[in-house]
Amino acid sequence: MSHPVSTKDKLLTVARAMFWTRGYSNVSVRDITKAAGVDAALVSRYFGSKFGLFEATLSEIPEWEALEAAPEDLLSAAVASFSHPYDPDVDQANPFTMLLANVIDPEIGAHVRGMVQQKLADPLTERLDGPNAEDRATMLLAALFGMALMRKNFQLKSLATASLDEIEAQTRHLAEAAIRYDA
Amino acid sequence: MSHPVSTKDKLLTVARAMFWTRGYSNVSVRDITKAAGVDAALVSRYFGSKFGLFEATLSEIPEWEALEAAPEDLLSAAVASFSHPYDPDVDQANPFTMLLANVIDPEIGAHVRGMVQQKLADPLTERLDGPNAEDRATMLLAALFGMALMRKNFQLKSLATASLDEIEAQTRHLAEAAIRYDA
DNA sequence: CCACAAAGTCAACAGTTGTTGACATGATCT
DNA sequence: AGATCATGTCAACAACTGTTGACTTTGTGG
Repeated sequence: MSHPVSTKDKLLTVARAMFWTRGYSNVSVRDITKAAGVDAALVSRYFGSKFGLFEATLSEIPEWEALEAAPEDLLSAAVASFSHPYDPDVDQANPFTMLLANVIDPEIGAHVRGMVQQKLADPLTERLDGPNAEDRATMLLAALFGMALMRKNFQLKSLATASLDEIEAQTRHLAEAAIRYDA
Repeated sequence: MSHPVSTKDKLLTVARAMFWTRGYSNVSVRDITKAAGVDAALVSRYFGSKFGLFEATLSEIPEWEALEAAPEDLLSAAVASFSHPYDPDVDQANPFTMLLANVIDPEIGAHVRGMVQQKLADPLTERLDGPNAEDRATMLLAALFGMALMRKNFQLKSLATASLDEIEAQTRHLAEAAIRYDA
């Protein structure tokens, strides 16, 4: 490593990986600090609270820009997030898994729901334009999240062994059908 | 009420409603027993443990039969489960929400994953038959769960206000595209 | 009525949770 | 050197977790 990584960065990195895959309330402060090799009290010092640490992992998400772009880029970003089947040793953290893992959380579910609407559905509706833009945006997201869910969360056999090309073809097929929808 | 409901049944009813919507580890034994107006110790007595109580809520799911039926029935069952937008006062418990709320749970995620494969994907693959049956079954499930996710979990605007007919039309559109897939 | 078992109550347990405040250490600046 | 301040350590807190065992109450059969 070029520079000695600061404790704050260590916490952020580990917290992001754990919160985004296991879900906020399934990860304890001590889980994070133990994995980061750091004292548990430092979470409160640097981020105010456990919730503050979680918010910090959300403050800068470079992937959002890709997701706010044209539908075609959103598709690529989505498929890229499927690249690995679930493997606890690999960092699976990406916006899709983060949203899926935290919607039902009692403490931050509402927070996450707002992000989906504002960061994904609303921009996408504007891009799609035309009739039924909002409905088609929703259906497109349903297709992308649906495929992500089948592969990463439910870990269905057919997607576990499929190549990235096959997954992309299937996802694209579903996504295009969504966009094509005409009430 | 015709018959005085037994304590065991009270626990089962409340546990099903809470576990299936909030997720297993987001619900405590005391949450359930307080809502059921029952002592917390009775969970251990009647079901052995918290996990035993959860398993009991899974032991008899009449909805499975509908889900194992032909794709057309699966679609109906899926759409029926979207009938209400999220409302904490209404019992939202159904197999779709149960699976979505519990996949990422550290204690029972694996259990739930197996159910999706065996109770949904495998039977559906057999029904669909033909080429790419397994892929098409997965894509169909992605479409159904995706729409459920958008409405019940993410609570997107366009689905919150949509009529049941509109939701069904959109879901059907996506589902038919999934079945039509040809590698 | 009496004995026995089922049903329910209550307090307590050991473990984990997030968070705090007192303390020690180390570097920086005057 | 001495003061200052960021950084890290440690023990402890109150609240909550699932679960247990001892107890009382209720109901049933002989």
